[in-house]
Amino acid sequence: MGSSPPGDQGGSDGVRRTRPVTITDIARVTGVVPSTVSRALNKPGRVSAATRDRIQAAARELNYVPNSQARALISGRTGTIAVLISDVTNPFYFGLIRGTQQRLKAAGYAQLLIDTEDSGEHEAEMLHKMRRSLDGAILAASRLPEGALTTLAGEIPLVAVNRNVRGVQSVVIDTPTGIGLAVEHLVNLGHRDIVYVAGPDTAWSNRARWRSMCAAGERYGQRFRQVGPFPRGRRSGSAAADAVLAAGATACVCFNDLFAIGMLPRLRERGVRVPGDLSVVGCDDIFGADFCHPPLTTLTGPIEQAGEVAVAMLLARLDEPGAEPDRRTVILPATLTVRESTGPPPERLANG
Amino acid sequence: MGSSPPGDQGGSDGVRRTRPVTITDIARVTGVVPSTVSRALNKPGRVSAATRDRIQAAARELNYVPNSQARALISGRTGTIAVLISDVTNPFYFGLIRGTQQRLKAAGYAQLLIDTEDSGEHEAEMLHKMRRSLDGAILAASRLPEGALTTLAGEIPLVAVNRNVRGVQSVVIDTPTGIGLAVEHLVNLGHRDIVYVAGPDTAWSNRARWRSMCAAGERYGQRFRQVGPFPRGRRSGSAAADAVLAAGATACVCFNDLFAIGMLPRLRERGVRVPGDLSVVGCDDIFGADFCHPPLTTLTGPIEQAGEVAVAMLLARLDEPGAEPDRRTVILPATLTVRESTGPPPERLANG
DNA sequence: CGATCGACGGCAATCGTTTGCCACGCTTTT
DNA sequence: AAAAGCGTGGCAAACGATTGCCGTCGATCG
Repeated sequence: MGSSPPGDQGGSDGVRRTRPVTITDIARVTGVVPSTVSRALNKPGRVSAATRDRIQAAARELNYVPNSQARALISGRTGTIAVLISDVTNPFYFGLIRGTQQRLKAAGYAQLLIDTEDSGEHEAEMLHKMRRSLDGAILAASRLPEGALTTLAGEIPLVAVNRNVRGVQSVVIDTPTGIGLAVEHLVNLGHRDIVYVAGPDTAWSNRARWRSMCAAGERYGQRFRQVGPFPRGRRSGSAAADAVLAAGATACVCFNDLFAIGMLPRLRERGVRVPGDLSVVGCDDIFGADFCHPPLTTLTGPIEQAGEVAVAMLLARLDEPGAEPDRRTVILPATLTVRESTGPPPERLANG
Repeated sequence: MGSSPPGDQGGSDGVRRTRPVTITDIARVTGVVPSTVSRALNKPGRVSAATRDRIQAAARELNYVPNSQARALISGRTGTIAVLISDVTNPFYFGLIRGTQQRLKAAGYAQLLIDTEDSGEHEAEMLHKMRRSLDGAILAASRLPEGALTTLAGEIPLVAVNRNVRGVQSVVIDTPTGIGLAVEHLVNLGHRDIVYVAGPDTAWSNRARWRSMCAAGERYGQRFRQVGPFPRGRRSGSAAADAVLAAGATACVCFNDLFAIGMLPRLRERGVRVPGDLSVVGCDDIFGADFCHPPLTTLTGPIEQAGEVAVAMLLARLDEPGAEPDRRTVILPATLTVRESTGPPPERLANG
């Protein structure tokens, strides 16, 4: 173990909770006053080398851990950052959480993970209630209306991910441009009739992706249609598949990989070959997109990096409260990863 | 929004942080003393109906949110439960987190997610440092030695998941028995030469699964071999696949689905058909096990329920601190889910 | 040799909330 | 009519750490 064999003075029984060591205990042992202990531990230059060493030794000896509640009461800083996601079970957040976790831990912060269950009200309520216990929050996929978001940003330092709103710092992965790439890819393959499989219309990224798809359509002189919106989650895949087939398209671009992956079994069930009869493009390149059947052509973004950047932005603001929050939005590029779910449309196959 | 339009007194500028409302503010407004406010809000029977209503109205009016730090300082209870997992990017934890999250939120607790990065030292250190900020912790896949775990359980209420250790409450999914089922399934298909693909030997469940596999072997008069151990993560799949092929087995049981899924592309690359040439069994039935190619035969456990039960056990203990911690271990059954990665061994195919 | 300064450590207030105790006034009991 | 009881609200002490201020001491400077 080495680092910290905890709890020496517990004694006989493991169950009885031992009263934690406070600076007062250390003060008593070393014969100084609590404030001196505080200084010896936090601003070592403020006390003489001798007492400092004596106190630090005692602190180590007694296995002292500062009470962050008490500290927070004065300083107002809790050392906790919340990360709000709309659904823990969406693998999209894996990378993000990993990125935030890593950076937060490195900076000595704790990460409070909150599942908002896709509800804006829930989100606002949680954030408002916990604002005293938080130094800041990272909003991944916020469902909040702009106004509420701006207001909240006045209460507590905020960084939004994949959501662009005036007055709130944010980092977005440029999937809209990526969508353009995907459409180009499909058009080059010969597709003309492409539909967008829409996600919940509360999702900012859904609207952004659809807009981008329309724009891409105009570039190629096409008016793309949309099916849905469908509720989040893989289960929507069946309905989405049926809708796409009903629309008679030769290709579809999905709001996210979860939809795309969910469509595949239903398509197989109905005897539709992918990509032979229908090309499918996903979005986000989540865990599973590379090993589903067929592996998914999708938009890959540096999601872990997005988490890291979001934390970095937030912490930078916390560390110098004087500086005005730079309202700059960091945009990270998304690339098209072509796998095996896209190919020429059936007509061209018949012709060729 | 309805529920809580926050921050009224902020005024002109959204950036300036508004000083939060305290009970003292409410006291001043309503003409009582802070302690009365506290009572009006927490033990409504203790004050007269008139003042209670007046105070509660004022609290609502001012949008009061209690400072949990200050409250924790006295009561010692922080309303936060930590959930420790060894790797956020392992989909195995999805269900667990979802289960804990759900139950914790319902009980008004916040969930602090901690990634221990598979390190026991890290785990102990985090837990020890944060013990003052936590009401309890749920250890999913603890890497701690028994002794440290028992000691820690004396410092802070603990519930372990998938780890059975004396003196610590726990809920385990009975994958060992499930392994027996898997072996039976393979033996019935005609397999005799089955290897176990081992995970990190720091993982308690890895050892439990291997023991169970040995026991199953004895029942069928076989001595199964083991390959590995391999480091956690899907990337180990290639090496695992090579090792299994080198061992010349006709079937393998993997420590977890991540290994199994990771093996598949490598096997395909080497021209090994699954299940034609090699049957593969996974464990845990994670996200992706049903849509990889071929879909995985694996052990399915009620992991979300495990999370719920773990929280329930923990909260039950917190609510009645008098009651001795019942050291009972809850065991949840795992079942074998047969998909398409298992079939008869190649010899038998040749004979048939 | 007396004035000035810096180093060091103690004192006490502070953060926001909870809670044991007391006081006051009214009702009920003997 | 005096005593006991109860309902209600105030007072003040906690909880643990931080921090501005002050006093003391020894060293340095003019």
